[in-house]
This record gives sequence, structure tokens and C-alpha cells, in this order.
Amino acid sequence: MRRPSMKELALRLGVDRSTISRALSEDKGHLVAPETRDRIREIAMSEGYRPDLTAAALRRGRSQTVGVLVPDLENETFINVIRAFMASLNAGQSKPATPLIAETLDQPGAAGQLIETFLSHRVDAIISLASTEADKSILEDAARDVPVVLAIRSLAALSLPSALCDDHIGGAIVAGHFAERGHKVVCQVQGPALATTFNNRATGFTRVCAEKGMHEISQAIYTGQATSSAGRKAFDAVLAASPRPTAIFAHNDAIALGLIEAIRLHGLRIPEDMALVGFNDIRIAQVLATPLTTVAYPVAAVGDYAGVLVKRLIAGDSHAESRSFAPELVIRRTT
Amino acid sequence: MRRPSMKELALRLGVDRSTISRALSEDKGHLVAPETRDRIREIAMSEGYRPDLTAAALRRGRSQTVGVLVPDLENETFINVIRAFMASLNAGQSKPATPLIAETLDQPGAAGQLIETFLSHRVDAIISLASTEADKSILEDAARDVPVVLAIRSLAALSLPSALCDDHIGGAIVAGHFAERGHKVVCQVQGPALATTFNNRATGFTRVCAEKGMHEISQAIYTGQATSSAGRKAFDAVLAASPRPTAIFAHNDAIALGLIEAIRLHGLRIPEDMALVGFNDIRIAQVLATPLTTVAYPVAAVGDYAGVLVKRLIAGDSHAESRSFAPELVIRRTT
DNA sequence: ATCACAAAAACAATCGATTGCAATCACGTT
DNA sequence: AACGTGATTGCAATCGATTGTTTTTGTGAT
Repeated sequence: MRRPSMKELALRLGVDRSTISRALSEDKGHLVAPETRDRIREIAMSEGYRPDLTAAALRRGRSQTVGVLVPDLENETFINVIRAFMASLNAGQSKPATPLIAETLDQPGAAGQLIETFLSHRVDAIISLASTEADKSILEDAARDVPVVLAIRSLAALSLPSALCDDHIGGAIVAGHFAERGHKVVCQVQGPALATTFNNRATGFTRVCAEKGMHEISQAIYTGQATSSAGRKAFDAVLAASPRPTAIFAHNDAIALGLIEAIRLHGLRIPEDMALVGFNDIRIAQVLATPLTTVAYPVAAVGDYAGVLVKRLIAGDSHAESRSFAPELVIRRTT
Repeated sequence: MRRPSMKELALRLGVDRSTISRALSEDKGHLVAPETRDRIREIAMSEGYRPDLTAAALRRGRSQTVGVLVPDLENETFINVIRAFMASLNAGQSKPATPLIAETLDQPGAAGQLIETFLSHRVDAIISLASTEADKSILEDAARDVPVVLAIRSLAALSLPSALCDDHIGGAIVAGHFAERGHKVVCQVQGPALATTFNNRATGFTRVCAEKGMHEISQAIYTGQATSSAGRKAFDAVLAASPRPTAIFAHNDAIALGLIEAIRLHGLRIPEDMALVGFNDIRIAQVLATPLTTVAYPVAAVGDYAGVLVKRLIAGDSHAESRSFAPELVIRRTT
């Protein structure tokens, strides 16, 4: 009743295990006589043979798994990048990889432990969407044992290939948009500084503010977390600024959502009294009472290219350069 | 430079591989003399020994992985149940399991393939949040090879243990709440019928409507998908009903979000002209302009108990009964 | 000094698939 | 009829850790 192993199939068929292995394999199949191969495949199918990937992994040194390190699974953007990544990675592969997923929640030190676990599982590659400066050396160490690719977040002076959103441009687009709409005084509510992401959005924004002669209130406002409740609280700081800004760049949509609530609580109208732009274009952004103007994250491009990078690295191809993809402004009703 | 294997450690230390194995193991450690054990552990640490879990899995028949089957990774509720599940499963375990995660997107037939992959990877257990009637026999087959636990969604006349939300009660609570608020005519916008979830919410709601003498407009309104855009479209059917309902039970928060938009577009006020209750209590629900009254899904209880079930099944404990946990109404401003 | 007994360590088989190498076979060539 | 060639298949080692079964070592008792 139990599913047979190759050994048992071999016994039943009167051939050697090695022949079974070859017959069942995609690339070694041509080494087996067509009739034998068909006979083997047929029996394997009817007996319900199920390959043991732990055995194959041990022997071949490849496990058909990839480690995915993500800061927060509740974040749609990460999920969508992971989806695109897996689709790209497995496109046209006869032996698709399954993701081992671990969440860091951006806790310092979490990455080390999790990556160690991935490596113990002999993952074929690691993709990290969770890279923070604290993890830099850990990632570089890991890269000596297995292909490591970064997505979404990069790190300063890092040798690892990455697939990113050009956050600098993202910030710049928003500032440009504010300028076009005639805003004179603006500000940004920035996410935590643990990743390049938010810093780049900030500098891109600030640069264009200067170019266009807009006044950015001096102190960017940091939120401890990039969540909507943090955004709500951050609005007090916006109001306290003098001169008071007429437009806010929220570094992500969750923060923007919180800001919307806070702005409404203060009886201000959006966009007349206060304009607002978010970042990422999460699903909810377009079904809000006032649909949110936001910067659409290039999830497909980033995920896709991360998959390409991993495939190249696995193939031993050294031509694995980092790339950034430009995000696009989606103008809705909050500006 | 490369990380050593046990064999190499054994060579370096002048002891047998088996001694290394025992020294490094939690439960067999006592078989090794304390000094030897310390010496081995120290060297293993300093040499950066990293156990090969593919080898261990092959030998021991346990891989320290669990397969997680989920319909949609963008759904917070599923994510939170998975989080609670993993935390519960690994609580106090010296050898924590890592999740292999696969998404069905509720495509018929997807589960079969994915489960087969899990089984090839020799997962120690499978948890399915994605069970639909079409997958029933597949899940039952899988359960003969490995512990299988269902969460969130159950199936009719199924022998597999499950950790569920009592959706029947959930629906009933909402109807009760409508009755208290004095509504006479109500309706529900139901999610797709592929899972027990939505059906149970519907029957619970309908039962209490009858008990309290409310008129539920005859035809429950089905949405093809349980998304906000589907919810928006569904509102046309609500308006078309005669008599027109004054309260809507949306089977999840995404649908409710879409309904809010549609209701506003028609110039109706919430809750004065139209009351609304959602289901799940996703994060966004409480930061909306009008915070959403909704049924809070017992994510922690469900995930937790699913973990307990898996642990029991792995331990060979037959005392693995299914349980349902009651959800709770969170009254906010849409009613 | 001998023996019993427990502790510690070594020995060796094993998990299941993969793969380099050797053996066999069929067939056409000279 | 002997031989080369290529196609099939079998043989056997291997991946790295785990574990049941010895063997060795050490201790205390008689």
C-alpha cells in the first residue's frame, strides 16, 4: 500500500535502480531505451512512485528550495514581489523550487538565525527582501555558500546583486507632482531608517524640492514603524510645523492611510486643505472614499528580475548586475 | 575554508562521527562524556559546523519542514493564522520547523500538485487553509502519509482534524446585532461558495434573521470573488432588492470595503441610510474614515490550536479532535 | 587480583537517489 | 569471422547524518 521507493520499483520491474533514476529524469532520459523508459514511467505512475527529494538533495547538493527572507508577510508589496519572483524563477524549469519562507519583522539579529536555518536546509538560493545594515555581513557570508540576491532593499557598498525599485526617482516624482500642483510648503513622513528604501525616497524628494524652490519643512518626520497608526500619530508633528505644509509625502500607503484618518479628525479636507501622496499602490488605495494618489511599486519588474538573477547565479553566470526599476505615479484624488 | 561535515570534525577531533552526532544532539547528549561533549560542541562552533538537514531528513524520515497550503497570501487573516500556527508549532521545540508555503489562489486542482510537492519534500506535516470540496480526496490521501490538519476551512463529512472559526455563530452575531439596532430588512453579500466558511456565515445569519423576525431579502447576493471590487459591484443587486434592506452583512472586510465605496457613490450615508458589518477585522477596518463594524476572526486561537493538533498528530496522539472558536463582534461606526 | 557492571566510544548499516565507470549487446564493416 | 561502435544497462560508490549493536574503558565491590 505504501508508496514504493526506486529500489522497490526496480525489484518489481527487474531493472537496476540506476535505470529507473535515468528513465524518470528529464535530462538523462535519453540514456534509456524508449520502450524501457515508457514501461518504467508507466509503472512509476501507476504505483504512485513519489521521489524522495531529501535523498535527491543529499546526493545532488541541490534541494529544489529557495529561502525567502521577508520583513513582514502582511505587506502586500512584499508578497507581490515574492509571487513575481517565484513565477520568474520557476518559469520553464522542469524541477520547480518551493519557497521556504521566514519573517524577520525587522528585528535586529533575526536574519542571522533564519539564514542559518536556510543553509542547513541546503536551499539552492536565498532572496532577501529584509536586508538591513545589521545583516550585511551575514548576507555576505551566506553568499559564499549559496547564491544570494537582494530585492527591494539594498545595502551600501554591497557586492551582492539586487533587484530594486528606484526609490530616489520615486521620491523625486512626488516632489515634482507637488510642484506642478503649486504647493509651496511640503513635508514627508518617513518610515524607519533601517533600510535604504526610505532614505532614498527622502533624498529624491528633498532634491527635487530644492530644485523646484519648494520649502520642505526642515525636519523630516520619522515614524517608528511604517504603519497606519504610526502615520496617524505623525500628523501632530506635521501640524506643529511652521509654516504649515499643504502637502505630505507619506513613505508608504499604510502611513498615508493613518494620515488620512488624522487629517479628517482635524476637520481638514483632502486634497483642498492637505494633499497627500503615498507609496506602493496597495490594493486598498484605489477603493478608498478618496482614492489615494500614490507611487506604484514596480513589483512585477523587481520580482521578475530577482528571479532572473537567481537563475543566473545558480547557472554560474557571473553577469549578474544589480538593476533598479522606476516606479510610476498613479494620480488619484488626494492631490 | 568550507564548512566542515561531521566526518571532517571527527577526523580533526579523533572521535567517531557517531559520537559527534550524539554530542550535538539535544536528547542523545547524555550518552557522551561531559568533557568530550563540550570539546565537540566548542570545535563545532568555532569551525562553523552546520548540520545538513537533507541528510538528517533522509535518515530520520523527518525534515523539520511543514507544508502550508494557503489560498491567498495577500489575505491578512490567513497570514495571521499562519503566524500563530508556526509560533504554536515551534513553541518549546528544540528543532523548529520551517514552513514550505504554497498558494492555491483557489484554482481547482492546484492543491493536488502542491501537496504532491510537499510530500516529495517529506514535510513533517501539512496544514491546509485552502481546502475546497475538490481537494477533499487529495487531502485524505495525503493524510495517510503524513499528519494533515485543516484550518479556517473545513469540509463536509471529513475525517481530518481541524481548527476553525465558528462561522455559524459569526453570522448569527451579526443578525443579532442588526435586530438590536432595529433593522427590519437586511441582506448579506456572500463570498464564493467553494468553502464552508461563507456558507456557514450565511446559514447562521439567516437562522437568526428568522428567529428575530427580520426580513432577509430572499436571494443572498454572491460575489464571484471575495474582493472589494466584487463588493462594489454587488451593491447594485442590493439596491435592486425590494423592499430595500437597511443593513448589509458582508462576508468579509474586503467586500465591505467595496460596499462602502459603492454606498457613498450613491450618496447614501453610513450607517444612517445603510448599516454595514464586515468579517475578519483586518487592520484597515479600524482606520477607515468610518471605522468598520466587523466580526473579529479568532486568528490566534485557530492558529494556535492548529499547531497543537499538528504536534499531537506527529506525536502519534490520537486525541486530535476538531475545534471551532467563536468570533467576536467589534462594534465601530458602520452600524 | 578478579569480576560485574555501567559508562563511553567505536563500528557499521542505513535512509533513497544519483552518477562515473564498467559490462553487455546488437549491428554494421571489412 | 573478427572488430569497432554506439546504445543500453548494471555495478558500486557516494552524499552526510543517525542509530542499533558491539567493543573498550573505567569503577567499585568482593
